[in-house]
Amino acid sequence: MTASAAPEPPWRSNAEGTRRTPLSREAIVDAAFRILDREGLDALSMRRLAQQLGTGAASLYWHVRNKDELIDLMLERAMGEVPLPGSSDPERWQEQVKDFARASRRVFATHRDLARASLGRVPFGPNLVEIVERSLAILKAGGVPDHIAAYAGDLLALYVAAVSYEDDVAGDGFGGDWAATVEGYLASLPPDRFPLIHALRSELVSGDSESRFELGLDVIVAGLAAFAARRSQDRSSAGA
Amino acid sequence: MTASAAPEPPWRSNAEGTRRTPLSREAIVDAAFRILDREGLDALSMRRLAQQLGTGAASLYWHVRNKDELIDLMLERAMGEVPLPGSSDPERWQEQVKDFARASRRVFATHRDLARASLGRVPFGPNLVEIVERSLAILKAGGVPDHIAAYAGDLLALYVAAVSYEDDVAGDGFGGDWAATVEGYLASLPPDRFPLIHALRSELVSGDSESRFELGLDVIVAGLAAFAARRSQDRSSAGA
DNA sequence: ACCTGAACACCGTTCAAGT
DNA sequence: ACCTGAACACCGTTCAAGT
Repeated sequence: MTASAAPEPPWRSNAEGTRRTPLSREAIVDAAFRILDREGLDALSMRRLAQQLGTGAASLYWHVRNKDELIDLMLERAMGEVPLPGSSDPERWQEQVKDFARASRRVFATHRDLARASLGRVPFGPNLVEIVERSLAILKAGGVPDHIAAYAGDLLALYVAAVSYEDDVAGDGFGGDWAATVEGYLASLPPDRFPLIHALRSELVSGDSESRFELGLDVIVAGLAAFAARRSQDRSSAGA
Repeated sequence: MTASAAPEPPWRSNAEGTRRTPLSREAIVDAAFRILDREGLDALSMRRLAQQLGTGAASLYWHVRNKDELIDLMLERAMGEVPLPGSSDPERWQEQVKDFARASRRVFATHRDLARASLGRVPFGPNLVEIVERSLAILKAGGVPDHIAAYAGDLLALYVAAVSYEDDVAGDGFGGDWAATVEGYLASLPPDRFPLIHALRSELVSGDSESRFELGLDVIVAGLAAFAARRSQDRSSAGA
């Protein structure tokens, strides 16, 4: 049952403290993801990463300018994991936008804390550029005006990253009892001063992150659709 | 012209290294904001903060559980700086929602890096609760259905914080040349493979953060309005 | 009750030196 | 060209001891 003759799988090639592969950007990013995915962003230090690769931290700096650049590299690689949406279909553009946002969220979900690392960065590189091109095609096919379409990608990326961030953090601290704790606090407020909070108390806190994510997606896409509709109205009234 | 007889303004009462005030949560949060506003989140360490207050880091831990709680306290105080919207006016609800988002963004702008510190936290406390109650009133007056209204606050808060985060980061690194650098990269892409990026190249990058913020606000509020319209349609067709 | 110094177990990055 | 050990200047938090 042992397979001592078979080669080690590549993702195990850098067992703690034993380095077989020579250092390279690729190998460093590989190892960084192994730490990130399993232990989260706080565990990802240059020293810990070096240890994982069987070296000292200083060695990493030959291949990578600093930790900031390392995270940019990780982000660029993760962008490559987002499946590109198929060819754009004007009839289904809203669903295509949503599917794409869902796929992005899935990538964030598989790399713990990646969303936190991504916020405030715009990792414009080969992979992101591909994504942007396809997204613009979908939005234009849907009739979203240019200046809105150009910003819609930012808006959706912001939304997906922020929600994913919250998902990561929710997993960390308070278990599932956080919602109950907050709802308890809301329930304790004087109903005469906070009537709406009281009435909507459970809706304010309830719902898995999945359905809350979908709600926001609904709102954003409805907003984009409103602009698309306005444009097509302008068109028909202008006769062009 | 000197005013040596006048008392020191409270915000200067803790000059570096000289402590007049006894330690307290309030004084600690005061000092923390002085560091944050001037030097940003990376400069805000427990040791640096203690030094600002003329003590050692260990002393802070009598008043504050840890750095995490300190940031929660800072956030709660900042929420108190957001001016509450006036009484809700059904005719102007969309503008009221936007004004409120703008006011929140202004608070983030005055406290450097506060947005970064806020992400992933829901600082439910006395000040936030006040804000939530008023926001719900505006949204309900506008006819936004309950389950959407309950999530809309989250969505808007997420958006404002994420944009403010980007504003903070943009101020840090690359000056104003970042947009030009990215646009140059986009321009260098093969036009046949990336026709839309080429066509929208300048729109993708251009615009001050102000007008980009307004665009996203337009989209989100239009989305909320779409749900409000749907509900009023349901109403009139149901005759209730 | 409140504050302190010293210690523990970490960080990112640099730099002279090695091969 | 690539890697290394040691050092610099930091972190958050704890803990026994002081007043």
